[in-house]
Amino acid sequence: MKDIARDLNVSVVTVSKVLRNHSDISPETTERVLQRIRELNYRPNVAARSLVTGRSFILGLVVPDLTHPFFGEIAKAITSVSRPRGYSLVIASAEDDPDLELAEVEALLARQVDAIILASSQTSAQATLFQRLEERRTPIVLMDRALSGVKADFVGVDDEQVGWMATNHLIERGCRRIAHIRGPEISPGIGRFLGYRKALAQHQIEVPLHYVVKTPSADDRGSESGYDAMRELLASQTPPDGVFCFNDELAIGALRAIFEANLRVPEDIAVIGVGNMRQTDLLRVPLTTIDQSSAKMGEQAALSALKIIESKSAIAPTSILVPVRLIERASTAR
Amino acid sequence: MKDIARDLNVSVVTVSKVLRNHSDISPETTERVLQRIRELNYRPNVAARSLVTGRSFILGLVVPDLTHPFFGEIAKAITSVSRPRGYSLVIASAEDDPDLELAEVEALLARQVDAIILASSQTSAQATLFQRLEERRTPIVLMDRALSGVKADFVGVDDEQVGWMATNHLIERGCRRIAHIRGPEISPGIGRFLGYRKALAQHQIEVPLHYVVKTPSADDRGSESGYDAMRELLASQTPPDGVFCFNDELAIGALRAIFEANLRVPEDIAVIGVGNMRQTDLLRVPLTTIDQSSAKMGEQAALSALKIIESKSAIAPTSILVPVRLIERASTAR
DNA sequence: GCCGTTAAAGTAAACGATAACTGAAATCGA
DNA sequence: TCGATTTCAGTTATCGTTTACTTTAACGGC
Repeated sequence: MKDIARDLNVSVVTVSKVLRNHSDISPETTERVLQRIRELNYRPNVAARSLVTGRSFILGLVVPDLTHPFFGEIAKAITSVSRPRGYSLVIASAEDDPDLELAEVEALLARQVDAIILASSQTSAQATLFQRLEERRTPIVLMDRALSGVKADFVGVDDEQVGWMATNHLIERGCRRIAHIRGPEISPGIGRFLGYRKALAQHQIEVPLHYVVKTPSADDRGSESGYDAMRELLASQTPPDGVFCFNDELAIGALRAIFEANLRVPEDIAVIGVGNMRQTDLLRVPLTTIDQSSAKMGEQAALSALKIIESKSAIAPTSILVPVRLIERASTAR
Repeated sequence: MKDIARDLNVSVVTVSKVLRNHSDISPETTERVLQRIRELNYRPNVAARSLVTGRSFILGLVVPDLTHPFFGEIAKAITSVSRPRGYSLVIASAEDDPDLELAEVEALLARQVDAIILASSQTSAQATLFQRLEERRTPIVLMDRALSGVKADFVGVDDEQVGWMATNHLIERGCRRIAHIRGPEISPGIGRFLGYRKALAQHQIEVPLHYVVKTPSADDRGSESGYDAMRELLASQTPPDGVFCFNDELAIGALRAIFEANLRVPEDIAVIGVGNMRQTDLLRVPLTTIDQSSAKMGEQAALSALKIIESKSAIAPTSILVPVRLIERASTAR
């Protein structure tokens, strides 16, 4: 910047103003400065800018597991919104470990990210974490997994609706003995379970208690969990004729267990998942699923974050729910 | 830092030295400072530190497609190495678009990342890009896809070996009319193709020219491409009895085409892919594939990058090849 | 008892930008 | 024609660290 200013016989402030197209500068000067900037291929030093503005132009994203395409898509969608506005994205993978998650958030705070987008692994809000965020006045947007008792923006889907929609679909397809392979005790798991019960109640369908199976892990080892859960269900006196799985991973495992038992899908048992994972349409029996439009979630999360950053005054936290849609494939086609 | 210094009646420099455990400070003072740091939950301002040291403690990663679990795993592996050493990871998804890739690299440079890890979409080194890197003296590590004529560290697999291994496996399983569904004209695509030819030559197997099929896209729309390519192969006078696909996506598409033609895998046609994608073991016919240990690749890339950053003097670029292994499943079990 | 050495801490400048003022010339309205 | 605006540019201080150098005091050897 100094060089440019010297070359053009102006002050560095003038150059700085041009850079941020401040209104104070005449068109001619602006053009001269821009010209020289181009010639020298000059880029402002982000660190210096950060230091004085107190902003880093970095968004932090903490996800439970980057390997999962769902979160990959979200990350991609976030950058597609934030990059054009000059924000970079720092990603941290928390490996579904609340302690690691806390550490990663701390690291992001030390880096003075302008906002944090968090798909939390925590079952409940960790006090220290949100206290820190409060101190630093760092905006936070919760994604996918809501945290009770946290006043922060949230972007996700209506999980109760998801559960209801899936269960209802099975009922429409004639299933009556509908089981549910549950997800973890975080908001999506709870919401989908509630939706499941609601749909059953609406149709006055009663199912035995053991039709709801808990699983230890829904992501990393999701397919194994689903397999185990389904075996448990198949072992019961009257096996279900329809299974609503918390997500596609579990559903894939469930399918495997069903095939091993020499049962047919969907004739003997219909299966539905959630997430519209890649390749679920290429399975032996393509899987009916509910798509959460992860791209839209990512975009919304980024927009929320930027909105908070750019508004000086505090604004009341909002909750954005993106639409879901059912994708019907062979696993429920009966 | 000022506060701490004032509270303890020392200078900020002393605090700064403690922070970087400089030898100049007595144990007692060190302890007092650390104590106060803990009490105040103080974290150094990264921007200020960057400004004066010229380092950002950020690694940049540019991948062609974050959605692809392969790159998700790599990103995760990189953070697992870099985070403990105080480096954050900024991720950019280039959408397989060379221009976007260039723009993303520029953005990372403006952010003064300490090193860039690049899985390039480019078919050949783009002059301007590497000139920029040269000017800025920003170290770069190439991943997965080597770029000819670029003097930079490289981490990947021996793609010729991959191609050879896959083809050889098909030959061992009794295939003689072996086709290859090619990947793009970048180093992995070329290497695997060469390996394919080498294996055929070694066994004096000749195949018609049209047994090698090019595809427009191997990732995003990989499954469709594989499907189309396989249909083309099936339409020939003497269809192949074995197909080596550039990656698992293509292989999945190929499988679909084969099933649609009412042929059996592996009895009529054996299929092998590369990448060990999640869920390929859950397909109608589980897919034999070659695993590239993406986690190891990511770790190595991070280690290379950190090594270059931390060594003052320039070191000669090295090439690190991580081992591959064949995972045999039903699609070639004959 | 003097001087050189070492240990521990401090001083001042710099990193590269921006923010909040201030100043000078040009323009304008009555 | 004169004061009031407006337009455009410059001055100065500051952001929170680190770096290179300096200071001070204590110590030890001869």
